[in-house]
Amino acid sequence: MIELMECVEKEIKQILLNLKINVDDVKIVECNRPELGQYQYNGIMALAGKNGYKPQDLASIVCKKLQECDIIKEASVAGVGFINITLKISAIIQQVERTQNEIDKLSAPKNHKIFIDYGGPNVAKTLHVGHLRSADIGEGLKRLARKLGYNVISDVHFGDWGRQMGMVIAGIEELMPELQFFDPNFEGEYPTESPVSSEDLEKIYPQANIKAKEDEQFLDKCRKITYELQNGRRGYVALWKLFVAESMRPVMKTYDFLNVSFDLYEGESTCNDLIAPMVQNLLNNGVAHQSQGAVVIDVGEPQDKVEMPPFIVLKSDGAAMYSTTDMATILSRQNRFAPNEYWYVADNRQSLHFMQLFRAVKKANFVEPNTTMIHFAFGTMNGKDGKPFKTRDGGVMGALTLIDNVKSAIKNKMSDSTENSAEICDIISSATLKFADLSNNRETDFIFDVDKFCALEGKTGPYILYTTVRANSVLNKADVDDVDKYALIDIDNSSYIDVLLNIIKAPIVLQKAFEQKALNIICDYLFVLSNSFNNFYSQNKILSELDVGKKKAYLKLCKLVSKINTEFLDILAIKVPDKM
RNA sequence: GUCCACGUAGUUCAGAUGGAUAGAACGUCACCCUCCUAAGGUGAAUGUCGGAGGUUCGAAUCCUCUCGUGGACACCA
Repeated sequence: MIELMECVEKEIKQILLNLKINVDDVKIVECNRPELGQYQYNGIMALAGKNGYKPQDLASIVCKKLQECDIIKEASVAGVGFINITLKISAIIQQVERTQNEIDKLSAPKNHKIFIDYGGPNVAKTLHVGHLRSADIGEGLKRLARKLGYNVISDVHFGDWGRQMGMVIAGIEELMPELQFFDPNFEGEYPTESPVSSEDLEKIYPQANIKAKEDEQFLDKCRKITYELQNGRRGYVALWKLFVAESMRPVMKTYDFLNVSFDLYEGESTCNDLIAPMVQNLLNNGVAHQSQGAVVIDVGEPQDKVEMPPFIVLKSDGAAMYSTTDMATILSRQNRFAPNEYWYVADNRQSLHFMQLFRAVKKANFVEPNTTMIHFAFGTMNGKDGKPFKTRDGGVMGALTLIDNVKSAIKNKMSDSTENSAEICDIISSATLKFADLSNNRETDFIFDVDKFCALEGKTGPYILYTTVRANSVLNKADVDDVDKYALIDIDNSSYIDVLLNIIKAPIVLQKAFEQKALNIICDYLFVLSNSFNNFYSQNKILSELDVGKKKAYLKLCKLVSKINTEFLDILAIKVPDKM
């Protein structure tokens, strides 16, 4: 991947082969003891015994040979046979100059289509902190895949169908039974304004939900309304359209703040027309069958350790549920896009559902057998008690509340005199939240700590932005327009070399992040690179440097760091402000 | 009950394919702005990697057992 490292690896391999030692894969890694070298090779210990050498002896033979290589400044043996390698500065500089080329090579267009489904906001429910994860991770994965040349299509997949819609309609009817939407005999034009606001909806739905749990009759009514809505009852459809649109307004505002956008803004309802024929087909060709009044597909496989419950295509009351719409949605996507891969970003409690869904659509031949289907599960955000995060008054914390918390923390820190301060405050707030969310990207649950999400110092979004803005500020003050042509030169300056060594890692980071679908790898890298730059910055004067060659090299360094930071932040959907 | 995931400084988290003295950040303490953005830099202290065995030159990482936490287990999403 990185030509410079490959050169060293080839060199080591050749030396070993000359000693009649067979080895398939030589890998050098960053040295974990920087005072001893920049890179290390750990393979000697395993090879020595098999080939009749003492590890230290073999290591020193290899080192002696490596010493002759023209890109290596020093190679030495340490401990039981570790080889530590320090490269010549000139070789590092050459590699920095190849780096953009290597990134371009990685980004070459690939004839490979990926469909990604993330966000998943629900109508009539306010976005909570968990929705931020799906949005941030999904958006990041989408951009990462695009950066690497994949053709990616994204869909927000609104939760706008299913029983909750029946509940909302029933809830509205409780409050305003006189509305024309509920009159089955009404034949005129329905109003075009939603009778309820998004704030109303956020109250109506939970109330209806509670009532349905206590009142069997009301629950039946919700079921009936859901069924009638799905079968096109005029008044319900008209009302549903209005409150769905109303409900989406605050959601879109939040996505806008997070710099998240989609190619398709479809919902569970989009595929409604496909459901009836789909179910009929599944029954006709024997993929699905009736069971306890419902239509199901058996998705168990012989290797399952436990019996897998059947996949429900249609509930016993005939209504569609999320599994129905998910399946029909794939049919629709397949007809229009036929992607090579399907990605779903949803929390890990839905793992079983997706496993069933993937098996069901393959069994039904909706997708090719070799279509990759992945559920990117993420952990839930828990409170300090290890249980799903609640606010002090017991509710789930809304995304907007969290956003407001961050904004006010930033505002306090900013000087009032800054121009466009509101806009800059938004950019920094968004970066703060997103970086905090993405830097612990493991699929495990994690403790949600408001203070940590609002932190402005240390390994945070503002730190990376600050570094970038700082480098840009130096470049602006230097007031030159051909920095790209400036040459890096051989300067014996450890903070300068550290930055260069970090720059050449960029392509490897992209590749590794994509392979593992792990955005925290990008966050880590941004922090390490920024940290090395800040160290360099504090130890060297750039603008007042008298040696012209050095000054140009330092300016070039600023430019490179700024460029990588900006590009990698863009993968995370984080913008860089002009100043802060 | 069955299956899955996880357990790493006071706290929140990194540690893919086994490597040297287990890393950051926050918090604590001590330094650094007449000078390019101090939202910054440097240094110090802090750990039986949940526990017990095993595999090997070498284990936070692989295997077995055990304790603890969270989640899922057909008509909610």
